[in-house]
Amino acid sequence: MEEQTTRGAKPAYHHGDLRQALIAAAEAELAEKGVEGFSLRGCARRAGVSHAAPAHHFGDTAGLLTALAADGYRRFVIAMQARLDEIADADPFERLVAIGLGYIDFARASPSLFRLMHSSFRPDFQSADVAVHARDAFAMLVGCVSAVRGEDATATLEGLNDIMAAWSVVHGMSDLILSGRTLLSTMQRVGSDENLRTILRRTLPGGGATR
Amino acid sequence: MEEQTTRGAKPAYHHGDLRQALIAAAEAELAEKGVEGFSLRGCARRAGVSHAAPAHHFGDTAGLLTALAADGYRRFVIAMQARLDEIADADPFERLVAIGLGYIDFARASPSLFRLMHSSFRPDFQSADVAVHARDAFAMLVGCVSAVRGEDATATLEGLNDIMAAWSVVHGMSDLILSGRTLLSTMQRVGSDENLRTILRRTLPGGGATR
DNA sequence: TGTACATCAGTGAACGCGCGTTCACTGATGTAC
DNA sequence: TGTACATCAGTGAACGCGCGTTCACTGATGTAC
Repeated sequence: MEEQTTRGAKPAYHHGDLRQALIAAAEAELAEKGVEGFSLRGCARRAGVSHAAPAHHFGDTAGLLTALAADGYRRFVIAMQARLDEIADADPFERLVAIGLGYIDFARASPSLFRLMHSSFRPDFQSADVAVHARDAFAMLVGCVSAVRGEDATATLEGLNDIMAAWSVVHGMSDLILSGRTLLSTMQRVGSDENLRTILRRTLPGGGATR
Repeated sequence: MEEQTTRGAKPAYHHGDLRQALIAAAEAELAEKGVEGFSLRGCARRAGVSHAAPAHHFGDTAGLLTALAADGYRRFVIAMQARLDEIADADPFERLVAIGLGYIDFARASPSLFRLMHSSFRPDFQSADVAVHARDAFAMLVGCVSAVRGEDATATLEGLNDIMAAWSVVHGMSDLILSGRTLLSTMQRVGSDENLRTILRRTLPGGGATR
């Protein structure tokens, strides 16, 4: 309220940066209401603007959700990269384990965003913004599996199967943790970071008794 | 239209069996609109009754979705059992593979129901109807993993980890197949029934190079 | 077997609500001269 | 530097719609006597 003439980078024209503010609002809205209860008016309310304002930037609900999903994929890649940066270790298999942990990190940190990205059909996944980051994420997986195998994993059926297996394990783990139904309540210790690493080491292709 | 006085088992009172008809309508509604667009009025329309009729049987939307989820879990167990019955083989590991394939069968046959059961918070999962069948499903998993290990899998951390690993692989595979995003489009052969079996044999705990 | 009554499944009109969308507008920012 | 104009982000009233819920009702089924 004090600083009307901010000396900051942002030019502070009409709103400041409504586009970004609306994406943040949409994430909060999604977290609170779920995809089921998500509404454009709710996002506008949250961002403190009139309900007709979002249309200016995103057209409609699908447009806003698409922008949000794109941002999600961007951060998804960052989460996996963060786990990679953490290990000096260049062992290919450990790198595969690392991105798996990053995948789970992201799901835990942004559950509703994760669900939007993987289980909704409202965002437009063909949009360039989404596709570019989604491709990056997929490329990390393929790269790590390829390194473990010592060949381009997409070139052979066995390689593709390793990709599918690795992705399934990590994705399934994330999704089960988020839904938190039957099991996890009675076995919290299973969900600890260190134990998840143990499971991944035993289960991801190229690990376990195979090594 | 012909047979007014059916000689069938069902007494055909006011509607016949509206409760069951509404559950079937709800499944169709869910398949077409998704959880996001699901409405009680839509179900009533589909079942050919007035929009206030469902309240009589289910109270509200959550009630109907709960009944639907309960029916889903019942059929989920049946799908896994069907794969078990298919193999004369009593090899514990092959039985674990079999219920995994049944799990995927169900997801593929009833995608929106699968999503309702695993990724929604609208049904009441504490309800006895749901809980009893969900417990059955979980018991099948625990039973198969225990048989592979030759001990009660819930008794040790390693056993719990095997449960988590097995569940994650199969669940992740199902969910990835349903969302059908990036990968599967370019590698359909990966999704064939026979190939999924190959992946499971390599990935489930107690299989692959471990054996 | 027959009559009287209670129960309860399903109807249809009415309500208030939040939604997305449209549209004429306001007023600040950016640009041309 | 100063004036005139175009652009465009955001406003707020208005609309029609489908939703869930309520409520007095109808009429068939089931039960008591």
